Amino acid sequence: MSTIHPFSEQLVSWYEKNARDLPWRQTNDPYLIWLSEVILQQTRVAQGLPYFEKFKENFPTVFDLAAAPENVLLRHWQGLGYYSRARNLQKTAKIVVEQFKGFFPKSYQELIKLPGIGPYSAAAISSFAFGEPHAVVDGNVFRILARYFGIEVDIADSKNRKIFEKLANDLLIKSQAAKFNQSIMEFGSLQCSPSPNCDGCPIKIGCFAFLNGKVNSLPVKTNKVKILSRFFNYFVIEKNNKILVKKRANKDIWEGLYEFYLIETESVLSLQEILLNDKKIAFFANFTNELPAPKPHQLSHQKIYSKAFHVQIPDNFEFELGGEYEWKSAIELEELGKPVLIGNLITDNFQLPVFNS
DNA sequence: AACGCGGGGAG
DNA sequence: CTCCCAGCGTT
Repeated sequence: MSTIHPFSEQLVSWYEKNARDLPWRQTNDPYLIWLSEVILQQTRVAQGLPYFEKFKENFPTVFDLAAAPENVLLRHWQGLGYYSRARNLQKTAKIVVEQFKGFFPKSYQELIKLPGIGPYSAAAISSFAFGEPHAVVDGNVFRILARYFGIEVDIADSKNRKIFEKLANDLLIKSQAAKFNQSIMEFGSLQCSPSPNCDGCPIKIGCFAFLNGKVNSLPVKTNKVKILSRFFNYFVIEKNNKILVKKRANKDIWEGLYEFYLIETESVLSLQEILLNDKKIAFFANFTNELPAPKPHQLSHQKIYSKAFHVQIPDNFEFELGGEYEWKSAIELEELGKPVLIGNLITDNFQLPVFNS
């Protein structure tokens, strides 16, 4: 069964006339393909593009990436979100260097074993870099196939993924796997977007959703994300022109990124209330000034309400928290990967002496 | 199978 | 506001 479905033919034809000129389409280097695919996971092209250029510039080869300190990688990743991608990026870079002598494995089955490479990325890399016939299934593909072929199952239910994978692989033009995969994703991005441009669509005449007035109800996706509210009280503790920071631990947001001394509470509290249960810095209440409160920070599944305080400890006072806390100068702080919330907090309060030194 | 994980752009 | 983006790893 190697006949080409009209859908596939028209899609590729559309792509050849409408494709954007994106940098990762100008190379067959599996390293750059891989880098771009990881950057683009759950990330819009416009947001990922500058990061791709920056990583390509700073880490031209997989050897450069494998050799970089994790903190440097997280600093470059700052602002892109889903920071486990940056940590897995380096795990895979090291595996490729140490186990494969710097050459990426070529097969889907080998690629998917690497950290940070799942079904989508394995299909993308194996087809784009090596021409292997594996159809990508991402958000675009779910949307296009659900609409065009009238698949009304819940795409949020993982058991339905195989329905789309089967169909996508049946539609795949095996001799042009890379171009077909690029075509379907570009079509989803530019034509069959969440809010689609059906007027200018070249394949609407065959589209189930268009013909049945279901463009706005397909794909079916249940949404059950509940937003957790959290209350972060940050203390920018300064002494001897240095700031106290701590690396965030496992199994919470922003793992591996740096932040200031944090007291998390169950609700919005006053400074006095916050310090009531604190054993370490309550003594310095008289040296503490409240900073303008940062805007609530919205994550996909948490909303962070925060307050910020500046604690100016006199140079001759004894004060050490030890352990996981580190004193950093403004320059050292700049070089650490930080959540956007912390970056904004610094920028918004740039008048602090330590940040001007 | 369900959940946790960022940040931002578009409507 | 809501939706969702070139998804993946953990439990």
